[in-house]
Amino acid sequence: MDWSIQEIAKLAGTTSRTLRHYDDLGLLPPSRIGGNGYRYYDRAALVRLQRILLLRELGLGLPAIADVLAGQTGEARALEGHLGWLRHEQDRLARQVASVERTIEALEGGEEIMAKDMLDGFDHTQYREEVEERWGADAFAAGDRWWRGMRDDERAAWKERSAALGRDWAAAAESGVAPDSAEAQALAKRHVEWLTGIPGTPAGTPGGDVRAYVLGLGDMYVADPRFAANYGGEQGATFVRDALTVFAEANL
Amino acid sequence: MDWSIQEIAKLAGTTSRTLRHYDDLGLLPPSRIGGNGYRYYDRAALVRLQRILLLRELGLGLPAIADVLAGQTGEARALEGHLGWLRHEQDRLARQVASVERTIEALEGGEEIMAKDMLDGFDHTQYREEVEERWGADAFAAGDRWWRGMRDDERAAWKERSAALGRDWAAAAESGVAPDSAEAQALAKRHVEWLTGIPGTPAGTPGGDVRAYVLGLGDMYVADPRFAANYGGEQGATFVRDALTVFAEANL
DNA sequence: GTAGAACTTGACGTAGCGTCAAGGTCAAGC
DNA sequence: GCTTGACCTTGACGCTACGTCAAGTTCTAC
Repeated sequence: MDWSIQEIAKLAGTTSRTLRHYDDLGLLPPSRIGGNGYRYYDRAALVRLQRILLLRELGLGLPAIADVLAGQTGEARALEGHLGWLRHEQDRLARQVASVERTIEALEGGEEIMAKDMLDGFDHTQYREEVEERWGADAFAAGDRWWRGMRDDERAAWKERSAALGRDWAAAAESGVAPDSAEAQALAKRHVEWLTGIPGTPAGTPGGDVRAYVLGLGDMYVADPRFAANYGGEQGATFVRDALTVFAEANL
Repeated sequence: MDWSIQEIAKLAGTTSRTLRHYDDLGLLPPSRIGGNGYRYYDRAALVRLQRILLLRELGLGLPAIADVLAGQTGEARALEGHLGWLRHEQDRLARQVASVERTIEALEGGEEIMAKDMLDGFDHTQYREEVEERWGADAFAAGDRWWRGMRDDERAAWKERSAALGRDWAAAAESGVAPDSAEAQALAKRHVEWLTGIPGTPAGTPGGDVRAYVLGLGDMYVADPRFAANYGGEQGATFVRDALTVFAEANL
């Protein structure tokens, strides 16, 4: 007593294409092949198919299912391994959801409000995209809360400090000193200390990877004209990057 | 001022292969192509690339990213649409995790305990695989708790009721009446009422899809010899299925 | 005998690149 | 001017689990 490929597909709730696929993989050969080439399946094949479909619904890949059916791997072991992967996926998804949510929030609510704060030279909100691109919407949100939480005079002081740093960098770059000179390295030290004052960045977060952050920043200064403008243009930014690189490799 | 494909790949933290891929897709054409065919990228391209990589990290597909960059779709709108899909994925994963967990539990703990209950003709625990395959480990666990929670006399009564149903079905099948006859339909009604007594099944769960469940059961009776044996073999099972199908379509 | 349903194998498409393969180009050193 | 090695190019296959034609053969029913 056996069934045609369509019949068994309906019985098991799948398609004939799937059955041919499983045959191609050697996962479920037909119990009999007619002289006309037709595939026929018996009850044993149906039971096997149902196990396959069960495991597949649980998310196992076909090779893993093949191992289980071949007795190579215990069903429970295979499922536990799979469970680990599922949990990783859950974590990844949860992080991604949070990230997307924060990004939407920043896009919808934050942008106009922040735009009002954009004054002259330095305004960190100008760089939302860059910050999020490199260190996540988290970092931006933290930095933004910090910025908006300041009093006006505090903000002004911070801006002046930032602008002074930029001016000093530009001057040093123009003076022709080397990026590894004592003067440039002193500026680099000041720069890193300045960064440490910004919450949400690795430099402003205990345990953050300051070294990688600083190295990344250098590249960003060079790559983006809006940053570069703060340091005397592309040449200035290149100088800053080189000096930061030397500093980071020596001290971080 | 521009960069070679390797240089910009390093700056943005990706690979040259990816950049060629984006070029092929028209997502990020190089800003300049040398006479030798080499691709060169400027700062505008770098900024565009960084937006692409940001959106990609958030999980958007490349076509969706292309829409956003082309101004076809607002960034926030695209991300909100994406968020919906992410949440669906989360739900799906959560269900799958729960399902896998229950299956492992049943595999590890339950099996031997249940085996002791297997007596003569009908024992639902005999059908763990089938039950789980079709209605999930949930259903089996609920059914198993119910079964094990009964007193011995209750279990015996249930078995007798089940056996009587099986005998009556077999007799009806052998008598030659039609599946849509009043006699067969009365049996079908009894059968569905009997099913309603089993918690964990759709029939035993308020709001469950009884109709689909009953139709699926019919096929299973025919497909599986262990079930079929309860109803007078394959012919009996076929009769049961046909009668149940008629009943379900008319009354459920 | 013939139409229509069911079956066969073969092959492309899917998402986003990784990874050879085969060959041209460039900068540096001899 | 030649070699070496690094970097560049355009194909094209591979991966997951099939869906979806396409073209041809076989079965079933009238």
